[in-house]
Amino acid sequence: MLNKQVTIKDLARKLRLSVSTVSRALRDVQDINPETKKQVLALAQELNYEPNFIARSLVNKQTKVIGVVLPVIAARYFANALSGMMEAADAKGYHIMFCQSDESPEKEAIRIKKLVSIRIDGLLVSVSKSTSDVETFRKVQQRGIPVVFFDRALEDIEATKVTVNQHEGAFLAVEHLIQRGSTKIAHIAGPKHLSIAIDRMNGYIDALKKYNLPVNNEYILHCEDFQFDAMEKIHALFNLDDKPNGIFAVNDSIAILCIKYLKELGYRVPEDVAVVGYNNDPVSEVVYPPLTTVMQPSFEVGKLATQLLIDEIEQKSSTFHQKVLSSELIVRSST
Amino acid sequence: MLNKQVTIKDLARKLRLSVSTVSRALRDVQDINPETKKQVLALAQELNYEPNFIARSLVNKQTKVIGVVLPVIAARYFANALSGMMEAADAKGYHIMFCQSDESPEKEAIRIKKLVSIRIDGLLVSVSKSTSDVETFRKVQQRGIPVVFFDRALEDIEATKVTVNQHEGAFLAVEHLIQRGSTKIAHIAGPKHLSIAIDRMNGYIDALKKYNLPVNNEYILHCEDFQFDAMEKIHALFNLDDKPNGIFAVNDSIAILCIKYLKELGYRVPEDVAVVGYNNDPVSEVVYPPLTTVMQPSFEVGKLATQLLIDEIEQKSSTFHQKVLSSELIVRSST
DNA sequence: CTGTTAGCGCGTTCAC
DNA sequence: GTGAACGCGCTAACAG
Repeated sequence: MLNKQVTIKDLARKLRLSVSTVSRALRDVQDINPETKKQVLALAQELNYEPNFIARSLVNKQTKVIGVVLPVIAARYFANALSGMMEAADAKGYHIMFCQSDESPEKEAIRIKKLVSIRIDGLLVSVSKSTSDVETFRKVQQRGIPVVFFDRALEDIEATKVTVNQHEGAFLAVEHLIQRGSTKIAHIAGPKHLSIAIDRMNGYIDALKKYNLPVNNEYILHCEDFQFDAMEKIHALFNLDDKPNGIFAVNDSIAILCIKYLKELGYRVPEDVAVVGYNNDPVSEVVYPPLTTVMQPSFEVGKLATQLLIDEIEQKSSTFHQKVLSSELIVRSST
Repeated sequence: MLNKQVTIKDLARKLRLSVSTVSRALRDVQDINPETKKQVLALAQELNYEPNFIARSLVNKQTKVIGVVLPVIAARYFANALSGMMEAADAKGYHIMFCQSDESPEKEAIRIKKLVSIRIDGLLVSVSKSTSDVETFRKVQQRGIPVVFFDRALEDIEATKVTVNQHEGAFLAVEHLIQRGSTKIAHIAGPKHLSIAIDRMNGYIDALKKYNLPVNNEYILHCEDFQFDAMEKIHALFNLDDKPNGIFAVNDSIAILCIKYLKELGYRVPEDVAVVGYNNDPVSEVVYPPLTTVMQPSFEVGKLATQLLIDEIEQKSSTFHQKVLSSELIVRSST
């Protein structure tokens, strides 16, 4: 027994008004008798009238939905970014519809096509690790749909981009190690082709330089895979004659692996070797010792990206912004 | 320079056909000349025609979007469930629009209203911890919108529910402790008002009973809060004269706290005390020793719930299902 | 097999 | 200030 939706037509009939008058009363337009407006609003309330978004979309040619494509929702970072997006979207009467690319450029393109076909008003995207082709996104723009990149952006395309300053976060981490007394600081780095990994490495190098510490290539070890080859790199590091007394790892999992290994070798953390990670994973709090790490403003990234997107949607301004947000160092007992 | 969308009207004009013929050609209806169908399809392809979902929704009175409300997306469990939902929805041509309740019944109700107002075809919901009022959901049903509960369901409402067998998971965990030799097994339990916590406790009790082990009330400690009062419970436990040699914790974080404390006291895990957690958090893999835990089939829960929902949407069948999925014990070095 | 007509719910002219 | 008429893009009913 589904009680069907009441429409403006119903309101009009009961009030002996025309639908257009009711339509006007329901919105913020002038040219309407305040008295009749009050009546309409009252009846709408009473009958529990709800405007039909679908019909409205059809005539206004805007759906009030923003499409989001990100690599994987199970990553804490993206989940938080999405929360920021929902907050910002909600504040302006927009809805979010999101999809995962699973780090596959093909899936990414497919998902975007689907979103476009349901007439999203704008697109937020964090590209997959191996996305390089810009065409998909250009096509979306050519349709008049604004695109904003967040976190991971493409170089060769003009668009608003909201990212996080990886260099700065790494710099802070290493500076902290130096200031607390570490003199020989190693870096377990990420893949050489990943820009965020490179940025973090450069932050590490620049911090060393600033404090006149030597940059020792033996102290920089790249993991091609974040998980499985990290351990051998760590082993290699502690086979060196001149062992480090500080480690900056490209992420928390690797930092934790380091700590585990250091303990096995009988080193004390942080007394003998201090360790800093990156990401502020939930894990970093519960390990022993709790990990000093760098927290990225993922929620804010999502929120800001969405606000900028909505600006573009609504004023059709084609000025693109480049926003780079700062990270925060979370100091815990591992340093 | 936005190239505006091509419509069936455009196709009709170019082909000198009527819009309805084109409309029919584009869909899977009979009563259409295969020849003209081919022509239409060819032109549609060439002009890159895409059906307008909005217009279609307006006349069909169905949007092909499923609303999802869950407590918090940053929890791994729910992120996985959502992935399962997207897979199932995608397979049937539906889209997912999701919201978070942040464990607040008020927000929950608001989000649901919003979703209903944009005319979702069905609703998937995992209620907040303190939701008890059934009215919100009844109203949705009365509108003719099917509701399916997943993971956390309400008792006092008739609807399809897809949940996980907490009792069984706990039973497996405790049985495993017993079989590996633990004779005095304690349980750090969750809040007494939370049904999943109660279920897990009962699983614990029933496993003890099955193996003729005494159920000792001193060995059952309830944490009202999952985080902050866990530590004192653990302390209390090891102030007992008769200390346990096995611990079943209601979740992984608490299990990890246990391990940390046991180590401080000089106990060896698992030799002196074996520990099992619950959830298979990413954390559980990286701690030392890696934690034995119970993995819930969250992805499958989401997928199945969605499939059942779509069935209800499409055949308007009002037979409600109750599905209870099994969990899996992941054995690692903490036992 | 195809075209005509009508209408989904709403917003937007234009007269009045 | 208000109403009638039209259209958004598409589907459904009925003729033919």
